[in-house]
Amino acid sequence: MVKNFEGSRAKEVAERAGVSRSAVSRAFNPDSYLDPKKRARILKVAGEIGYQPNMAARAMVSNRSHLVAVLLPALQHPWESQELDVLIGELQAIGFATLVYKIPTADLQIAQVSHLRAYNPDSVIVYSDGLPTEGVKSLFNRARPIYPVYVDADACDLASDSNINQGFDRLEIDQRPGIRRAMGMLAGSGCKTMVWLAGDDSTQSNIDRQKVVLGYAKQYGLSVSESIPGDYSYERAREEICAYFRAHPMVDALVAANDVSAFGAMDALRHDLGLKVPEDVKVVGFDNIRQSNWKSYDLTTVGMDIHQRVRALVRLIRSRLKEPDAPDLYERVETRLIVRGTVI
Amino acid sequence: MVKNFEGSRAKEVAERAGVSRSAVSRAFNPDSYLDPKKRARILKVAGEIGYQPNMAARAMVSNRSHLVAVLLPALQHPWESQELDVLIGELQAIGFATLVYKIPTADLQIAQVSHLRAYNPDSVIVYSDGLPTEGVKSLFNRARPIYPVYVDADACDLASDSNINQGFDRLEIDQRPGIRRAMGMLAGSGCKTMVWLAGDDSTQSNIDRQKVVLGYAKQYGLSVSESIPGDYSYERAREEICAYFRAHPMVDALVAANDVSAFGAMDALRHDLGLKVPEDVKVVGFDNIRQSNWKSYDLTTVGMDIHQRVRALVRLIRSRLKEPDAPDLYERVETRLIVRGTVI
DNA sequence: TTGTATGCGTTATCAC
DNA sequence: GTGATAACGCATACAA
Repeated sequence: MVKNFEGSRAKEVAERAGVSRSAVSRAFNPDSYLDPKKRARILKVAGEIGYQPNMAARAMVSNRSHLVAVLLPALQHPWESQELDVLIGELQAIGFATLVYKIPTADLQIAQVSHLRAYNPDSVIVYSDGLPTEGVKSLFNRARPIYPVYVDADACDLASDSNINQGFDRLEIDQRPGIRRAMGMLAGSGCKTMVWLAGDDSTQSNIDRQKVVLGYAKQYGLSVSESIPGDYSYERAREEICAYFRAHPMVDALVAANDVSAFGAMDALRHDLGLKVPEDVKVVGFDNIRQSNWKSYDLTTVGMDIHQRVRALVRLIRSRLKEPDAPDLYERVETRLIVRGTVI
Repeated sequence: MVKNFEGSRAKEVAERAGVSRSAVSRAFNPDSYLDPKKRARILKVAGEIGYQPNMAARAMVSNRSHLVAVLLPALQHPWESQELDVLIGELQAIGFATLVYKIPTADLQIAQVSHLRAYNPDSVIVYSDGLPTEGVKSLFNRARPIYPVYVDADACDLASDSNINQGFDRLEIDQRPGIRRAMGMLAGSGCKTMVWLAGDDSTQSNIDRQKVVLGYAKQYGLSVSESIPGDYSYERAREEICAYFRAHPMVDALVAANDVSAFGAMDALRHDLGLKVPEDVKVVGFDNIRQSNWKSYDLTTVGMDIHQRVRALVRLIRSRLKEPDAPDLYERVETRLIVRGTVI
């Protein structure tokens, strides 16, 4: 048989502590009955010889892997990595390990990541946008995926809507407060003509942001001609803005689908086109990544409280594990406007 | 007994394909003997009913978890997240899942992450700096940790040195080529007085970078007075540079321990102190993160080929798994200078 | 409250 | 090349 690996000594703890192996097991499961003094002794012995219950064995018998999978389009994007940073910290604090998978938005090859299924995670958070729902579900045995989704109606509408019981739990993001304030601010500082720099148009997040932005822009009397295509990247934003502003010099407000493309736009305006931000053109982004606070950009942006988001996600995970058969769960968070130097 | 979870159907595949369960197992292990036609039939059936061998069971008996753990000080740092992005992609392409743990540099509470041990990863990459070696080792049963380390001597020196057989494998980074070129370039463009903006001084990477930078600076005739304290962060860099340059206006070259603090320094110089970069002060950073290419910074920096690094790490992982008892392994990569607009 | 016995799903061993 | 069978380390139902 395969040689025992050095770290597995369930019965060694039992022998040293003078108890049965089941007592050792119980010592590590807070819900089990065990004499507190005996538990303390066992844990002490375990600590001394560095014993930890093997997670694979534990997962097999209890059907709990203590693994949370996170599906991201790309880890190097500042927003994703900044949320993941907080999320991983919270999860490991409550005893979960995080399995990170990179699944580029547009071209998920389910087969390429099918082994994710083999790890049987307790929960999954899907940041990758534009993935086929059924494809994602086929990646998991028990875990019900959690999706961040944008909503632009009230909670009561949703609850009575087709949105319930789609087979996944949701972190619902109400974008309206932040966007409304942004549009109001642009209009209030005298902007007349606004343009929307889009994100990847295969993503729902781009569609939803655009819809709400254009709606409030109209409401505040901003003239919006057309949308500039983009893909959330700095490089594409810079190129597109160069081309667009050479043809449309009268635009005096720009709203970008994320902060990174707002930076690309600002660099195009300032360094390629010789325009001043915010004097000539005011700029608003989305996400409130840390870089938005860097003085060279100092970007006004629509963002969320990342800790609030993560706490909501963790609540969703724990609730779902407690009640695997409950109907779709959801938590709601709101955006707000973080005012910095790009709208005066 | 615990209810079987829906996705575990080892024998179901066997029955449908008309073979034994051993055959199913062999079908999924390329090294096992099995009639190719039979294997194909089994894999086809498995695909149809969405069967994947359960990793927990597999790990228990084969002592291979197909898990790679990565220990990072913080995920939101651009450099870490950009390398992790590539690393995760490569690992999942060869059938490994990545377990990401956040372990802040200075204050590892081993107890807080001791459950990492329970997952029994096949390999571990330690980016967190300044962690006690013994503490890290105690987190793993079989895996031998891989550390990125800086070297400033030749390979032959190292091999005969005490560096061998310390119980961990190494990605050795020779910083000299990039740093030498950077110092040569600063001296060549007429700089006289250079200053070093340090990173977190509890980290080995800061100590090593500083040593090599100051060595080459001296060699190229640059006058280096003292070091400015820092912690790799934008905010601290900006503060410290403001204070320092108000007291030392004659400095005409600045080398920062990483790109992010170089950005903080540049913003201090330009926006707080009214100096011009590169006309008044030339700036060099470390890491070559994507943000260094953003036009507002356009930073000259000492970096590495991230794909080359990741390939080397993957080679280390695979070699170690093939020969668990081999002496310390190492791979070597070099830095180079990426010249952009901050040194003319 | 505690110990004993069983089974989780897979791979490795050993006969065939 | 193939199938039966014994582990792997643990949690739990059940008996005590």
